[in-house]
Amino acid sequence: MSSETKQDPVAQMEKIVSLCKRRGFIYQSSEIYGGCGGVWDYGPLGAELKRNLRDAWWRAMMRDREDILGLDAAILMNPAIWKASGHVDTFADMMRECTLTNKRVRADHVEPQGGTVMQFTGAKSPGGWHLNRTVTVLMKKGEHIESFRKRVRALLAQNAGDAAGKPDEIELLGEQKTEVLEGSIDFHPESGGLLGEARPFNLMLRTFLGPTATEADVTYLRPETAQAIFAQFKNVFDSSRVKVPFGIGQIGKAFRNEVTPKNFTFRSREFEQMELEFFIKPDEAVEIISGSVRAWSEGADLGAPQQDWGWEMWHRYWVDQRTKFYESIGLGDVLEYYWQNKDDLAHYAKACVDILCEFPFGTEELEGIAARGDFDLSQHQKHSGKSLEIFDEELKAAAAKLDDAQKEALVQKRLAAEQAKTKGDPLPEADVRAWFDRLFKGFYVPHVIEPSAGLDRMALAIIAKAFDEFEKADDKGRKETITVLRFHPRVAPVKCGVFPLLKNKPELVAKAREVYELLRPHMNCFYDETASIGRRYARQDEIGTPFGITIDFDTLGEKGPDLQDTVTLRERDSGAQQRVKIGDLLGKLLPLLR
RNA sequence: GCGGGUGUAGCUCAGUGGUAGAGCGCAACCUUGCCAAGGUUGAUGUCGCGCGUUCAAAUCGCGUCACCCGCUCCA
Repeated sequence: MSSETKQDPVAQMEKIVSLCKRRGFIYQSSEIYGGCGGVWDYGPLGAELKRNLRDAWWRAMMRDREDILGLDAAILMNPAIWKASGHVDTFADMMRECTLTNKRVRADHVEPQGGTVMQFTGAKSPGGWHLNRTVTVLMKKGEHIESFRKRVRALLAQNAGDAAGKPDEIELLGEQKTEVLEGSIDFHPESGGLLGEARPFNLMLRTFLGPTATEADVTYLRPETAQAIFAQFKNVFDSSRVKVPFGIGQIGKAFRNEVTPKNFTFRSREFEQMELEFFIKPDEAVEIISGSVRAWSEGADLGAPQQDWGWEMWHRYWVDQRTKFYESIGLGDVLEYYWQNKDDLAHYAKACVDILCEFPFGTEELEGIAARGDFDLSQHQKHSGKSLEIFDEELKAAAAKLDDAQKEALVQKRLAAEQAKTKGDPLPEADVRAWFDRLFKGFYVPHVIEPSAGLDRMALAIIAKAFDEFEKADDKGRKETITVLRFHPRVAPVKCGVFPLLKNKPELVAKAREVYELLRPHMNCFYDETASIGRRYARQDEIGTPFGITIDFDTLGEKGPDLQDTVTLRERDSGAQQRVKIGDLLGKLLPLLR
């Protein structure tokens, strides 16, 4: 977005949504049937854009490195996986809703409270707004009746939006005291409104696997792609001759029954993730092999991984790598970082960084990079009963050189760390010693760094960043709004437009088709011979095509042999034109698209 | 799920009970010419969907669906 287009975020998003539909980037799912909540379809250009992003990720993570392997796992899995991962529990809380404010609380998180139960048969305001249902609210102990009424009016006004008008003008109807309660868990802790029945809010999409549809056949569409990587970790390790540290990456669909899908494709119920699980040695193993673990300090060199890196350096390394990736697709200058503090973190997580991006509706998360220790693999080891330890030859050899005092020092260091933990219970000493026994023999469950990115969010970020709109006056001084998508050439859905200057001259058309056929095997091109040349440029600008090629009479040799077989190459953002020999086109364009 | 708002041509919108509209876009043709150019011609709608009120509904009522904004999720 350029500065001149910054304005009302809702209007800005509406323009983007409208352009996406009009030009075939993104459509509402099932539109002819009235749509389908929280689900979106990608049209021809959207499909190309997503493919380019997927390819860029796959290339940066797999092709350009030697230490990461790909996986393409099924969306359906054994439901036991979701018990082990914690999704069945954390995604299925019982929730209760406040009947006054409609705020939701976890049913098991309501503190008992006492007070006087007050009922109103309804409410109305001078503006014509009225509420026709009974509202039950707890007047807390010591709360003055007038300040209580004022509070109820304010809450009603807040919930009704603009329609109810000013809180002071709301008239509460049919006030009645019903009873005095102690230790009730049926009222919202803040508003005091009566809570509705407890209902399960299951964020996972349930389905049935197999021809019968009984409870025994229930499974889920995966809520994230990561768990398949953990579940297949041992297979990949055993079949690929890799050593820790190494990673497994995967791109695929995931599904969540979002309570509030919103912001266009940003929060959808069906979405695509690009996840990497990068497995590293536990810090203790690094210390045994290298003698010490390198500490992170500001400005440390993250260029090339080193043998003495512990989880912290690896975590920083991946934040750096992912930042470089976003820079390479043109999002470098709109990124922000949020380092989760200790209170935000799950008990098993050591650190987590959100990479945020500026959208018209706010700065929101594109990718999370978490250091998750050995939590996931250990959970699957426990639930499946299968060992997910790996054997590390180098570690075994290094450990064999330690004497008993050195080994005991490592154990003591870990025991002290366990005692110092602020979240979760410390691991019992016996378990710590058992873990070190395995470690000294060269066995451990790898730890993991997880960069997890949302593809649909990335596509939306790219579109929102590229969106530019400005006013331009034509010859008659009539103002027109011009829209340009300033995509990085690497991600642009169409790379090049090819145009004969005029379409009623068969020689021009034939030559243009020739150029089109020359480029087409190497890049997504678009041939257009209709309307004026200016309009054709403008159409391509609007879908973000970075280059345009025009075939004119000079190309045919009308002005002599010097210009024969040269074309006009036009660059989208500057509008600059240059004469290029047809034979030089590929050599000139291809490096700009990689 | 709850409240508020919106829904008319591909897009943006006008149309307050009496024959469905505009601008832009789109398509075709003309133009030796490079940034939404000019001219001519043309196509496009169960007025989100359903039920009701009425002689008559895009318009009024009820229901329903989707989207937007708020209730905080974290890809």
